[in-house]
Amino acid sequence: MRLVARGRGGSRAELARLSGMAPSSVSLRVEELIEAGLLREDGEGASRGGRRPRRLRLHEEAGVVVAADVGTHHVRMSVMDLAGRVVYSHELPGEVADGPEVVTERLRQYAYMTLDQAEVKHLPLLGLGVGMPGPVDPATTRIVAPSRMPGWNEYPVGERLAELMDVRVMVENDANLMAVGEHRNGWPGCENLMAVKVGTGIGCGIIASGRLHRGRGAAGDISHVPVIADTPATCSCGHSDCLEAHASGAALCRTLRTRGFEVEYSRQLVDLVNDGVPEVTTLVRGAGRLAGQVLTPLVNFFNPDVLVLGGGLSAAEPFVAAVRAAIYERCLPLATRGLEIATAVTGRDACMLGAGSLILDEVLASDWVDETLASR
Amino acid sequence: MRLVARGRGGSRAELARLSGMAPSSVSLRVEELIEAGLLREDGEGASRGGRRPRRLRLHEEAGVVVAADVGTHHVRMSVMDLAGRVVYSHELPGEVADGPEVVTERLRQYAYMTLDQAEVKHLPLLGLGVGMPGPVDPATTRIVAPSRMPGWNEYPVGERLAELMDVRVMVENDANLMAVGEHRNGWPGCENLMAVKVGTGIGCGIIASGRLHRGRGAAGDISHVPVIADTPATCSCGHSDCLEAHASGAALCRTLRTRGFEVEYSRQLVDLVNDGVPEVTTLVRGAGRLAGQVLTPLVNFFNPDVLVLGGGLSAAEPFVAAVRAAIYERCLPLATRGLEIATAVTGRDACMLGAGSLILDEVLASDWVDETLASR
DNA sequence: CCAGCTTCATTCGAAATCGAAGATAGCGGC
DNA sequence: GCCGCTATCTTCGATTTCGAATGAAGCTGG
Repeated sequence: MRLVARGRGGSRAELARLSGMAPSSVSLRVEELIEAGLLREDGEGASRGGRRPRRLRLHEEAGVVVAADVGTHHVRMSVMDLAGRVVYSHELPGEVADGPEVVTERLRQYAYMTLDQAEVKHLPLLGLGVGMPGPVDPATTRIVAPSRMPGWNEYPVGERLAELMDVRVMVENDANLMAVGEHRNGWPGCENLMAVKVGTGIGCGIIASGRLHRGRGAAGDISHVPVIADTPATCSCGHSDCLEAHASGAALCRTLRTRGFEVEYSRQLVDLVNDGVPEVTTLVRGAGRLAGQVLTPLVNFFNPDVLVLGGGLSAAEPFVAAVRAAIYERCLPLATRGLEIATAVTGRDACMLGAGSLILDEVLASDWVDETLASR
Repeated sequence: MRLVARGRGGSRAELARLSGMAPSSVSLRVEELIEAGLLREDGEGASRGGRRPRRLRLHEEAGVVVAADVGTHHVRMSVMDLAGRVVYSHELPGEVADGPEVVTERLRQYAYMTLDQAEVKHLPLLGLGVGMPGPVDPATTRIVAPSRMPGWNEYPVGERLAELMDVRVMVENDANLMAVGEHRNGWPGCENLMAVKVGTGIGCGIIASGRLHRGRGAAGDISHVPVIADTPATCSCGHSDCLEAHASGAALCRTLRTRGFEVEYSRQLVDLVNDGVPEVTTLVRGAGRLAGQVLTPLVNFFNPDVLVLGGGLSAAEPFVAAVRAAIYERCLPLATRGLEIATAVTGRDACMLGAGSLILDEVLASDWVDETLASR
């Protein structure tokens, strides 16, 4: 099931190769799963010189999951089928600063609303995946020590939502989800990937050996690395000259407001850059240079196949160019040889798609599969 | 076999738990392996409230491997049994700068000499694991772009040794091996570990999710990260103010020689520190501070359970103290919470033990096991 | 000292898995 | 259009693995 879900096992023969099981055993299992309504055949694939494979896919009527990306000022939400295909998706308003009680209740309402609009009320809801703009302890699904989320510390988002909606819930940091989303949807076969999200805040998700690297739960924090900047700035963490205090969307907006611009959101920054306002472009390019300065040692150290740039600021071409330049200038040839530096293939959907992928993994590894098999 | 070799499966019941197989199946397999002379029973373990487990271990007469740690100025070599226990070990002279032809031939002679002295000539030699002080392409077992190993670029060490000695050969970078050695021998159960080796050069090995992280082959390079230092220094890589140009044993020795000290090796540096020579102590402490400065963002990013300090300079207490101080001062609480910073548990043997572990993994995963089983 | 509990290891019939051979099906060259 | 090649999928007997029950051995506490 997992292999088919990840799009890696498209036929019985391929499943046999990937799983290491005998073709005969795979056929038997697949037969069972088809009878239980979990898998279905989906026409024939291209021949590789012999008989054409009979493509397999997860049955889209078997159930759905809801994936949500909670941003600082909005919520992006979608319904996905078991294969991770987006059935319906939209963006809704909502400030994360409204606090945990309000936001969890809002998520519940949004979820049912989204299911309604997706016209899948007759299918079982198997799980909910949520991305949050702050550190999440994967063990407890609690938010820990968030910098831009007052009132959220130690709040058990996952448990609350599971109670409210009576479904399996997965909660994860948004940068981590972006990494997962890009890895699954944009870079098949890539083993090691870094995804840097520069929006209101700055975060980084890490895929090591094809799996999300969480470390002790806080991995990927790059926002409080000291940078060499022209002007001093104090960060919310108490230290001075953190990357986040200089190069985040929030920091840039703050700077521009002192100069008389009316900017509130990162998106407005990008608009100003696209309008060709020189002062803003210079500022954004500077932010990119600082981000590159921080990323250089990390790229040398981690030596990824792909570096994905996402989040609001990645839509500004000067920002991306400055990051690229900084990395190619100072990284070792051995580290940049074959390194891809790209903006998010799935754009603003990356986090949401990642949330869907992870909750689908959980659902497909859960008892639900066995129970469904047994009940038919 | 692998589980027993790693010391994780000490009894049939434990193997069943760890492997997920049924106890009965495990018993059958173990019986076979014992009959083939690969495993043996080793008395009884401590009771956990019920019947005492019958301890299992790899049969020490089944074969041996040779593990070598090629340093800049010496070679450390040992004979290990299948369980990774060191049967015999010693340090021999030899400059890596003598070039690849000389060194490979020397390694061959040393290996046979070591086997002789270990008195295991009657046991089959199953593999040779070699650590080199430079980057190794794991796919081809070639040295790539080494900085302190003139003449070694693209030299196929592994292939040459395999030809010369007609055994399976594994070649890996020394810092990577240190990480493996410490992980297997000092930190059981630890998932994520960084091992920093500061000797003549500077390197870092990474264990992610319990496995050696190689990235695209060059992961763990921290030596060419720019640092903020008092005096300028140009590195062999062409950039200025690399960590290696300021804090490596070679760099410190160079500085001290300009000040009239007669120092050639890192070991002499440590002697001077232990003798309480203030000028040297200050220099070494400064090197530690710079290393800490570079490691701080990496610890935030990777968020390991353990940071191991090894290599010659780690024997100097002021160096270690300075690294610790720098990391605790500037790292996020979330990253240092529960972080262990320790000097190598296995000391100067770490790389050699890691080389043994990796070649043993290869041997135990190879056809040799099946062939031995079939032939009895 | 013995009953009750726990853990470790083996036995043996039931069930799952394998693997070799065969059936199915398309490609490509002559 | 036919034959050989390749690849996919299925069939079916042989083998492996499972799992529940059983035996083995030791701890605990009255």
